[in-house]
Amino acid sequence: MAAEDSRMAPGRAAPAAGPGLRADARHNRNRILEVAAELLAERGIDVPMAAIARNAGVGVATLYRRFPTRQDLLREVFADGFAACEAAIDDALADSGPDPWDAFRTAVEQVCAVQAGDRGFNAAFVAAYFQEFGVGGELDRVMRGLAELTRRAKDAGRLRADFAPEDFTLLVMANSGISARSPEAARAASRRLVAYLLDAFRADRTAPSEPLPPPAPLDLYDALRLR
Amino acid sequence: MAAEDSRMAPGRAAPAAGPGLRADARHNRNRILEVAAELLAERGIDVPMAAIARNAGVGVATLYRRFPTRQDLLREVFADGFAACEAAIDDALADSGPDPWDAFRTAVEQVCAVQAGDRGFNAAFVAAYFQEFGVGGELDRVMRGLAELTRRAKDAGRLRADFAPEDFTLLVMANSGISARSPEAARAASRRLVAYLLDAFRADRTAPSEPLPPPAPLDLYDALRLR
DNA sequence: GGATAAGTGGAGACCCCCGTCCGGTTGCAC
DNA sequence: GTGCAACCGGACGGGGGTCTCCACTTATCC
Repeated sequence: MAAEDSRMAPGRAAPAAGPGLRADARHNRNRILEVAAELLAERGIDVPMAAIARNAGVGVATLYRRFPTRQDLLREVFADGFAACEAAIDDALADSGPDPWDAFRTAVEQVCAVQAGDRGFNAAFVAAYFQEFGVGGELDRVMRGLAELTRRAKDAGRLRADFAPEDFTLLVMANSGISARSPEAARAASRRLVAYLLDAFRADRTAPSEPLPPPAPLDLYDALRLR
Repeated sequence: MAAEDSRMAPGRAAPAAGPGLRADARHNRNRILEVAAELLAERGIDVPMAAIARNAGVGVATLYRRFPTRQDLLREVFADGFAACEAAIDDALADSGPDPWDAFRTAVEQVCAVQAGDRGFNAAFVAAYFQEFGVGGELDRVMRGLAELTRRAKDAGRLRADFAPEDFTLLVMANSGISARSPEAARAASRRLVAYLLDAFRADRTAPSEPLPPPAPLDLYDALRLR
């Protein structure tokens, strides 16, 4: 169920690419992608195909005609997120500022922000990590980029020496655990978590650290009426 | 679906408590709990009732006779985990050593270790946080204990001043994101994550920090063949 | 404006899961 | 050993998910 994902030849099972469609069909396709992105971001990766179809104002059959399998739809919807991550990495790699730590920090912050803002993409991102999603390539580039940024930051003595490549995995997974009722709360919580971790990753612990982003109410602490 | 969970009177829907059962029934009940704990820990909270029954060598009906609803089974299976968390907190609260930071750190480490070692309990723990699980009481005590430990550590100037109560939520959720193919890998990864975060929570950043637990191979980094 | 291929949506086949029903089985007291 | 209440497990109803089939509609080309 995860092996033969590499048949990319547009021969037969091609998901009916963008143009070449009739005007109404193209409109429906766009609407589906739009609605799917929204629902997946808010409700997570388990939102049913029927719900997407209903919200897009089309029948299930139309949905499946454009995207033969659920996986195809997800891949297309989440492509933007993966692209955003790649862009963040590329920017950081191109950053030729005096301090490699800045590039490292910014890249980590941006990737984690993309991940935290979208429940569905979050799941896809982690699944891709575990090779359970047909996107390997993009993630590979992201990870290689992070590895290079790591090297630079370490060489400059700004990243602690015992930082391991596996720690990116740790970061991604920890960040994936953040979710809240509202995407805004999740994003805020993720920002604070990432700030804490970046603070722990720094080599020069004596230097004052930047102020933390404020804690987001996680919709639950109040409920626990603890304070 | 979450309101009337307080009917605890053993009048009618009582889940047929321990003794008083026929010998074979009691044996089956224990076997079910044993198998359920194991499967839930390894495969996560979504393991089907039928799988538990099959592995326990009983029919589904027997399972449902002992535990009228899935929730009842989960509650009983995870009771141990919640108890372990409470015990860790109580120990830490009773610790009258010279440095409140030790108690704080140990409590956090132990609770996170319990959480990380069991995929099912992990989910239950987070769900309990969100009040989506009928166990509120235990968690409440845990959180109140952590709040007290926080106060002591802050008063002693060992915990950074901008540490917020919400940061426990952050910690729990971040830790919940850690999962790997094997429970051992997950536990190791969690240890390292918690060490990083505790390092970030400390007030005195100039003091040398303890060495990090070694990174666990997360069964995926190799696959990404990055190094 | 009419022919036609492309497009459409609802019904339903198939599968998996939770929880129940009921006829057969078995531990246990006597 | 025997009787019976307790116990057992497979079959089944209900619900929800993915994906397919097919009779009907509509954009588009001339």
